[in-house]
Amino acid sequence: MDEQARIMQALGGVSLAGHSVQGGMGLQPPHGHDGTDDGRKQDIGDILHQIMTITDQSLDEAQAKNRKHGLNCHRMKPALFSVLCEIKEKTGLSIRGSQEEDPPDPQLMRLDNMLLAEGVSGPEKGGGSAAAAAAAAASGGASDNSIEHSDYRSKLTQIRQIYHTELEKYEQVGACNEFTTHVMNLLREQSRTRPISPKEIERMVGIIHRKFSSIQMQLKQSTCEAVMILRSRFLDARRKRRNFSKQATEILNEYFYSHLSNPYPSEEAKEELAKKCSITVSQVSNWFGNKRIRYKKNIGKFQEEANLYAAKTAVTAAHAVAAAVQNSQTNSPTTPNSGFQMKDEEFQLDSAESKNTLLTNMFTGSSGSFNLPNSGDMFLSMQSLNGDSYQGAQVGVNVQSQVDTLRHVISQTAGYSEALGGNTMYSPNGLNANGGWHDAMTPSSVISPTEGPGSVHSDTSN
DNA sequence: CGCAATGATTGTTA
DNA sequence: TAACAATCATTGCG
Repeated sequence: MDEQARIMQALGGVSLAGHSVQGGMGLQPPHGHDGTDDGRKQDIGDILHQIMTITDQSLDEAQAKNRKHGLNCHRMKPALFSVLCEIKEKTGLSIRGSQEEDPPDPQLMRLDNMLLAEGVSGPEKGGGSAAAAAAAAASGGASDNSIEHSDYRSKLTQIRQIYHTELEKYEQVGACNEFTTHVMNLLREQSRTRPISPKEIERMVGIIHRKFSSIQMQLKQSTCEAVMILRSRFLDARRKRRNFSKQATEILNEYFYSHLSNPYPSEEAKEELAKKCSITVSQVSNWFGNKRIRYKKNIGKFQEEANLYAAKTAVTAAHAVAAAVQNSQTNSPTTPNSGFQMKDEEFQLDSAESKNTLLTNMFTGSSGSFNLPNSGDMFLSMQSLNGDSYQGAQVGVNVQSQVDTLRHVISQTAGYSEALGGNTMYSPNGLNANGGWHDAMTPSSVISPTEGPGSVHSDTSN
């Protein structure tokens, strides 16, 4: 087989190249014998050469030309051709009729829509990236993680470019038309020698177009797949988890610990928190879900944090109260320990970090029991020890704890240091023995931790 | 690099 | 259907 192919190729080479010796040599044995043999071989090569020349050229150009000419000039030719065409048409139609219909193709439409939505097939640059950003935002991705977005966009642009360059090849202006005209020319050429009706040419063009559009569809499909993979890789929030900003965590924690008895923010509260933290509502829900479960699992671990945030809210509240007091009663100038004077610049929420730790130390320092891995029961019993100030603590414990903190802060500010018992415990007062929170006792409609402290609880601390 | 923290997802439950 | 519980996957720190 191999040998034969080589021979054929060699012969072809002879015919095409005219007088290539290669062909002759190809038939020779690998190693020539003697001079006498050589002459004979040469003759054979010549003969072969002549034969090939005759078949390929002489016959084609002379003989065939004559015949063709004869046929073309035959008076019956047009009639014969038309009849043949008609027959062909009929059989062709019956054969191809089934696959003739050209549906709108919902698949293609879907792909187009998808590509448009992903910003791949849309208008250039601006629109594309905007659409990509929109798609990214719509996919549930948190928000403005510019780094991964730019990464995503650059990858998307790559896909986009490949898609467009590929598409251009097959688009109307490109190879499709070129190929079509080529085929049409070929067919027209052939129509002189064999019966080809214009309709048939038309149909052929249709077939070509369909082929090209199917290629286009494949291109679109694979582009869609690429985009999908890209999206799943880059926009899967789980893969690209980002920690919330410190501020956001602060806000969430403040809410959590100031509503510790019932840490279930309402829908509105969630929305508000989401807005404040510039995260989504579902992220807020996630956060609270995680927080609740993790807090409950290991209360001891969170105790310090609880104290810190309780103190923080207390500071905030105290600030508000102090401001109110200062505004209403301009007397009572400087209290003995003016280090905790409620000055605006000193108790600015964010810059109060050192103050907060100070307060925390104040609270935690006096009793090491804060860091005990206590259970909810423990806290409840401790709470009961406090006596009257927690009597009937059925009302929103969150508010109460806050007020309580506030009271302590104020009393300390005023120089009273008697109240540092276990009652500054910022414990899951609402946590029942089962480890679950009580039923919502306070409507968690309050969003900011600076809820009016004075209006809630009236007790007699001093 | 190991590990704890943490945001998200998934499956279950009331 | 929201909350819970378990788990995954990533981040960030020592």
